[in-house]
Amino acid sequence: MSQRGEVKRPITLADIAAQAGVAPMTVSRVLNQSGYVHEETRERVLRVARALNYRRNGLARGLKRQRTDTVGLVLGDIANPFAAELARGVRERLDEHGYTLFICVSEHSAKEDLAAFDALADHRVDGLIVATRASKLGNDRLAELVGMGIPVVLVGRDFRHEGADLVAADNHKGGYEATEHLISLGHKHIGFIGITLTSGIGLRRFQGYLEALRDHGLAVEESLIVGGTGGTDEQMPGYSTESIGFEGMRQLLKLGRRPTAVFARNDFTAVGAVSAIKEAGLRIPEDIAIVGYDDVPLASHTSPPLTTVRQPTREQGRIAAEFLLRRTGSREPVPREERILRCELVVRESTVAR
Amino acid sequence: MSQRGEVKRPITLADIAAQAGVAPMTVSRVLNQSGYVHEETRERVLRVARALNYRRNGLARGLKRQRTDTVGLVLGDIANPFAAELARGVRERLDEHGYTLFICVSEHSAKEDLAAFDALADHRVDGLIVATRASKLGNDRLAELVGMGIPVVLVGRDFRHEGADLVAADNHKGGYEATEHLISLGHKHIGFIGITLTSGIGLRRFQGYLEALRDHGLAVEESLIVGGTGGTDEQMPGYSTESIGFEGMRQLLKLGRRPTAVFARNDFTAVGAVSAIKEAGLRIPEDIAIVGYDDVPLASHTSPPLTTVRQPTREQGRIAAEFLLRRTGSREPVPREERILRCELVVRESTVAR
DNA sequence: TAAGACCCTGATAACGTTAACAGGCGGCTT
DNA sequence: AAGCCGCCTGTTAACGTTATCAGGGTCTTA
Repeated sequence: MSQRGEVKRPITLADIAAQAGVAPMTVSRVLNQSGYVHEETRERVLRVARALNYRRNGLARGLKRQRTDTVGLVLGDIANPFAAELARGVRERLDEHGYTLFICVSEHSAKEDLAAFDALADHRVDGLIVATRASKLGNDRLAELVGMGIPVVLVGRDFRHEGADLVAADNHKGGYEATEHLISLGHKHIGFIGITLTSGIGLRRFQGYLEALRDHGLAVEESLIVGGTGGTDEQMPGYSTESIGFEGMRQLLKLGRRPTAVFARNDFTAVGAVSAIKEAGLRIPEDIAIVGYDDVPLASHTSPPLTTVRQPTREQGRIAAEFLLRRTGSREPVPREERILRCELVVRESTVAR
Repeated sequence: MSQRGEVKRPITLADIAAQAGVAPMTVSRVLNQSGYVHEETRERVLRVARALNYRRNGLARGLKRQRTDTVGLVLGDIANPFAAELARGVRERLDEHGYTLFICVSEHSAKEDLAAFDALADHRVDGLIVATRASKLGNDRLAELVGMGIPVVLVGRDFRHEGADLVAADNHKGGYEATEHLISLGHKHIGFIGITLTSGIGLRRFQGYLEALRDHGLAVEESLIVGGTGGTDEQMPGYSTESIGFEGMRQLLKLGRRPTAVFARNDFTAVGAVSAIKEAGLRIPEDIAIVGYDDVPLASHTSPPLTTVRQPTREQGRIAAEFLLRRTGSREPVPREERILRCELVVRESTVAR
């Protein structure tokens, strides 16, 4: 009855061709601006295409052309400024070259990582930028994809592969400098909040912390090291957050001899720690000094403003994109590149009273 | 010479078929677990497939099947917790139904919005969830896509279309309640920070503010309304940030009669305002009370903890996904649905001293 | 013994696009 | 006059997959 609705078949090149009185190939030429087409024909085709509301089929196109002008970006988490800035940097470069960016989120789960890799690979993205936490499963699958000839760039990932480029910030050095900064202010009991054993990045910062202590002849006190550990390969813990900082700091404050300074694994953790310190009625930096990491926008608006370590995030995205373009651009195998960027200590009032 | 590298042709069903001594169709049946296949054959095929490291071609598959099991999510911005939670909610539901989510970011630019819509539509996603700020260009293009039969769900978008479902939070009411809360505390001079004319969401919150003032017989003082205005259709301003809150509050503090309370358009803006208030040596909430919006994780860790309005973000994502599944699931036209979710005032110490 | 149901496999023809080739026309050069 | 080049268009055959139909075998049931 009301079943008037014949199934709306999408418009194809052939439909346009028929209506414009040309061959499909001519329509293709018009739409892709390739090869010669008489001006008059061109206009007629365009008119028909617009009238029919034509939308090209990227699947068929990609299948035939063996490329999709598409790049996949896999993020572990979307909520943090790092991810956003990274994506921005990537897009900035890719746009210039006509690539579209598809982002997949894995929520810091190795299984979801695989799913994202697979989905993007299946849909034949021309390249893959991966900025999730490393895991055995993930690394293996990535190696497979690299083996299949898919260009892969790793960002801040604790995994090296001979066929994939790598961009990262020097988290080790950053952690070292943050800690050294506290030492230079005279601190001798320096805590660390946010230790995780599964996160490459957090681990590096922690190692920088350890090395700085060692280099300056300070003892490592295990009780001063707290934070969300644990997490299996299957289910990794999320990005270190305010609550981890808050709980971690509370734990440190309970100690007989509490630290006079704390290095938090990232700014959110630091903010949580600040909150706990205030709750205890202590002053920053007089009673306890604190350093964060990442220099998120928020960091300069806490009270007191947060001393932190800035990493060139957008730049990492740009470079990742460039590494990728290098690979998509050539049929020859491309030699592997690796770039480790410097971090920069930003001193604010959470360590040095104004 | 060293030109040994014959181009690595990707493995296809036909390759597997040849090596396993069956027809491609049989391989397809094995890999998709559809139809009958003898157990022995199945195992042989699977063995060969694994040995050759087969990866199916989603383009060809999608082309033939006329669906990709893929959904596109367009976000204006990736950095804020709203986007993250929304995406989480969407994924939560889509995963259950075997859909993959591809996210595109438009950086709050109408032009990029179009690019994202087009890219996703071209790649034949089975549906589209759009959570960017509304714009003339964007709305028109969306209408086009809806017309072509692509399922579209709008989230928190100030645009209605008869063919697209809508999910949103009741920002008007939220703004109203936030303001009413301040009024009930006795405030008579209430400022608003973060006014924008291009953002539907911000505008609604603002309207709620205005209405609450009016309903309680308070005058609207234009000098108390500040924040990042401007932005054309082409280039919209970004998410309201700490700096807008900071600058806005500074402006308010300069007034002869400064407000005793402030409603900030979102939590980040509120945090910036808090920072400015402290800089001026004033106390919160004694000198100036402040309400934010969104209840980001940070909000409970500022000092003082922030009174704010919580919106059920993940829930919006879930519902959006469900609306979409309703459409992808049926060939018949589906009646439009719209769901406006309640917001909830969360009172903390930035308005009421402990 | 026929009919039917179930199991297993293969051939064929699309899905919508474009690379590659082919051909025709007109004008310019030698 | 022959040859060539630039312009314009069309035909054909893929790209890799799966829906559909078709066929053959075995087993059960009436």
